[in-house]
Amino acid sequence: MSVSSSPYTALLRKIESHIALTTDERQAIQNLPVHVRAAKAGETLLREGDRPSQCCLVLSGLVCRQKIVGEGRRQIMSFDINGDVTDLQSLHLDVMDHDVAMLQDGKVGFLPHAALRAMTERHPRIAAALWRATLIDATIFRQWMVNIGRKSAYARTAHLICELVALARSVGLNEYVIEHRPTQEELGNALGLSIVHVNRTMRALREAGLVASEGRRLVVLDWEVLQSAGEFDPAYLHLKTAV
Amino acid sequence: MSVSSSPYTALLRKIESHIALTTDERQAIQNLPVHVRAAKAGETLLREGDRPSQCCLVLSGLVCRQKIVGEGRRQIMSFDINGDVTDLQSLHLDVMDHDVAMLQDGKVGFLPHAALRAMTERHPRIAAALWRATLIDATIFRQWMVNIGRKSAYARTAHLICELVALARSVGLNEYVIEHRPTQEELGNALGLSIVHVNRTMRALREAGLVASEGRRLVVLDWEVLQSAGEFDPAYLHLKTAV
DNA sequence: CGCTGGATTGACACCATTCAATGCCCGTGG
DNA sequence: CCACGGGCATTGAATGGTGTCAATCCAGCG
Repeated sequence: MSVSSSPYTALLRKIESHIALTTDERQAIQNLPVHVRAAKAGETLLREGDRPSQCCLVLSGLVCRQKIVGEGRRQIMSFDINGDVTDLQSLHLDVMDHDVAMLQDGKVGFLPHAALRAMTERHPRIAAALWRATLIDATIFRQWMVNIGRKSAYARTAHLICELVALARSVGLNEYVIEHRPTQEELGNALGLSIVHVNRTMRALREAGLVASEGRRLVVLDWEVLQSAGEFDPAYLHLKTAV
Repeated sequence: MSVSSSPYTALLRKIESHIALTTDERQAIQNLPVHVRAAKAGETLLREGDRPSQCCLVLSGLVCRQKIVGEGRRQIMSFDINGDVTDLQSLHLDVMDHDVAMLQDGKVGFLPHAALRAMTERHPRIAAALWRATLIDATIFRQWMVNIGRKSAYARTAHLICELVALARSVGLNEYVIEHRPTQEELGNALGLSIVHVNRTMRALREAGLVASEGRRLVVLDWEVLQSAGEFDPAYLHLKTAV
């Protein structure tokens, strides 16, 4: 439950969820320079068009990747939590195609591209693990496309809740709970729904006895039924541990 | 225009669109074992849950990645053409999270994972180029999420047409034309729309003078207006050449 | 205590789906 | 040469899921 004080703990756990590391490799990661700072909700860390020279590691709080489109509309493409590197892609793609923004206060660490590149060249297994992490990102994007394109508001909301719970559990939480859920507006911007309809849908989920709301805590009451309502199968997350 | 006879030509062009290759590296790619075969429209090359031991390179025809969801509904997540490796991800993710299917007759080449892995270990620059290719895949998935989640049927159809034209042009076609377009049903399954509404939307695009249809050929009549209708900015494709 | 961000609700409009037919092109077989 | 069938495109009508607009409510907080 407690968030680790060292930025390396989060990063190591993330990478070790992909491969087992040798002592040498662990050391290489812990030798990475990292600049940690606090960031407040609403802050935009990276903007579409930027050419970052470092990668952004989430240490606490809630971060999202999003695109702004037209008149204030936006699409959120991922929620990133403790241990996620939000823009690993910037290591190989110079220009950002989307924003990275803080949704809730937290801490982020910045890892210089130069140091990361040097490490990946000397440690191809770590490079492969990072590559794998970006591939899992892509599987999640694909899943979201399916949800947004082909499922009802009810099903896709249920699916997103399942995903957030599964990911939170995979980094250490034990309960079927989302401790600091996104706002309904943020959920809408992730699900391709209006805020009003997210509200209606959440109410339906509550009335069906699948979830309960306690302020910013969202509690899953019936994990099995919620999964089937969202047609959720965690295989696409490629987690080592069962959900 | 003419499709190359050698499977290596397509693959080399693809990789060389990311990095300049040394003679040594070119040779390594041309030494890859590849098994070419014809595949007919409707054939499913890979299925969700499969554990492939080779990657699939498109040589001709039209291929898609898709997920089946619930009662016969499906979401197409990409259209793949000459030179695309549809499942590069399977090099690092053992289980397929989606299907790969032929939409139009063509040829595909299969590259064994073992040979690819051996090559990437000895040629880290090629590994980086392939990694980059998967990252661009992800940028396209993100863009599709925005389209499906936040744009009108008209705008997202226009956007998809722009993307298909831009990609076809990037691999050698000169005109603003899609030679073998997907069917309207396939477009619908990619856009998150019903076939009927795709039809109405295509009519609207025709009546607005943006495109014209000649059987399976789709001709863009007004590239500028089509782009603005779809809010299309090719930056996310990370093409070296301008559209 | 008033302010602010978020949640909630109702009424209404509309975009897109569904259902159902029809049309068109083209390859195949009699 | 024509009839037939299949796949795809097209169109109309009715339905409905979701968006929009507009209030109101609520809790936390300075």
